[in-house]
Amino acid sequence: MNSPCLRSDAERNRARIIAAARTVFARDGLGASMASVAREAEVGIATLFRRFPTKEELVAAVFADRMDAYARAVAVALEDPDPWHGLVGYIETVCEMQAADSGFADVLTMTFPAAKCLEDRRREGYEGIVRLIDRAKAAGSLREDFTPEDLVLVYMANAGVVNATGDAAPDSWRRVVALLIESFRAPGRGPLPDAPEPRAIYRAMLRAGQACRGAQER
Amino acid sequence: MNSPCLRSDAERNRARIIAAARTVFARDGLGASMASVAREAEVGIATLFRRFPTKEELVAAVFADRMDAYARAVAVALEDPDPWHGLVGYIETVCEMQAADSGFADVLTMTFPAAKCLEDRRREGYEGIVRLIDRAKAAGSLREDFTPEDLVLVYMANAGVVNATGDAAPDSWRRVVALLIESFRAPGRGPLPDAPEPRAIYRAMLRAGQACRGAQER
DNA sequence: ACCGAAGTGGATAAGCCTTTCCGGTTGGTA
DNA sequence: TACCAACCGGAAAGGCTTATCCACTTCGGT
Repeated sequence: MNSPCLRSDAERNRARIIAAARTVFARDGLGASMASVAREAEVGIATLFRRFPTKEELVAAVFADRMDAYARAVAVALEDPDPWHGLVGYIETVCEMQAADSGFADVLTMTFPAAKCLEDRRREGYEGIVRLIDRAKAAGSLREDFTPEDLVLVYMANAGVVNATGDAAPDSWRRVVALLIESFRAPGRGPLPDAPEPRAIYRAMLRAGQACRGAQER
Repeated sequence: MNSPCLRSDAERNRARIIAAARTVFARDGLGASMASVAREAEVGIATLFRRFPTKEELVAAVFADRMDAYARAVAVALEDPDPWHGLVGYIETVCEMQAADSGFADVLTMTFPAAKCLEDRRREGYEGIVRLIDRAKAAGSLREDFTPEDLVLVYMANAGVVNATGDAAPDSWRRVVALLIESFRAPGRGPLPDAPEPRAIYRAMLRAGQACRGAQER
């Protein structure tokens, strides 16, 4: 993955940049400017762009491991002997990741055009979710009308809460997520409005990403 | 409210601007540029800024009646003989307003620095909410640990869903809101994480507004 | 019909943003 | 030590944004 033949100073700067970007994106979200990342890394702006020719590539490099963790979280949840406990833990884990890292929340809900590799991880996570949900339904813990798209909606809702409350009320998301989880438990108390179609949700996220590209980039 | 002595053409342009801004802000949120509003109104950019010296003033003028409707919705809900039915209707009304108008969602969750008069309406709404909640609790329909801040969190969550799904899955919000409402019903199924303090939520929203003034939004 | 105040719109300022260019500096090999 | 490709950082290009300036036009009272 890493370029094999970087000069030692270049390799050091590359690491500084990644670390700085991790800090800045976590704090300010993907809306943070490249200049602010360079400043945090104590590196010239050109150095940053030589190593990562576009902001998108920097984002991909920074969030590769976060998206790995995201994909792994499903596997962990699937190993839980209690399907309901596994599902709840999974939701809380992902939402906590969103709360702890604004940039990750942006990547997950595609507020920013995501690179291919991150995209793959997200789909991987989605496929795990499907199994997680089936398992919980089979155990009778999860309401029958629950769909994988509902989980995506939870991420979007949580992103809204995390964004709006910031670090002035940093644990607010836990309450909203807890309320939502309560409502997922079988049996449902009544019929729900239709779930969005998977295609529609995916298209919506794509569109948001593109719109953002148009607005922020060039 | 309106300036009393505007020349007829100026008055006409003012109306065109307001109408255009309503359309554009509803579609694109408050992140839409002043230039795009001027274009939609078929008016020069200078004309727009002469009538509304800052974007904030335009927003205030455009959303005055939406915020009136928002404040009125509480009154309507309080007149409902069934407290629970009134509360649910209120939540659905406000969330539908968010879904129908991105700009309104931004104003409500203060993604944008709000003008004084809109601010007043929002506080007015908040005070009504408090009574609405007390009434529903007294009737035994609403869980005892529910707080007014929970309703604010609902708006934030809903804004996240509406923002992310856009018009590719325009009814997704109904499902999330329905799930949340289910979880509000008394008795709660278990203890919840602490609600955020009113002050904290308010400060969080203010901070978000200031940050947005500095940055861009959407 | 005239005339001044009021109104108009395009050019422009000033400030962000991402990305590129270029002259000076340095790592590491011979 | 001496060399040069690789690397560096700041300046600048070109794109957005909000907001202002100024030469020209139009309304509306006389």
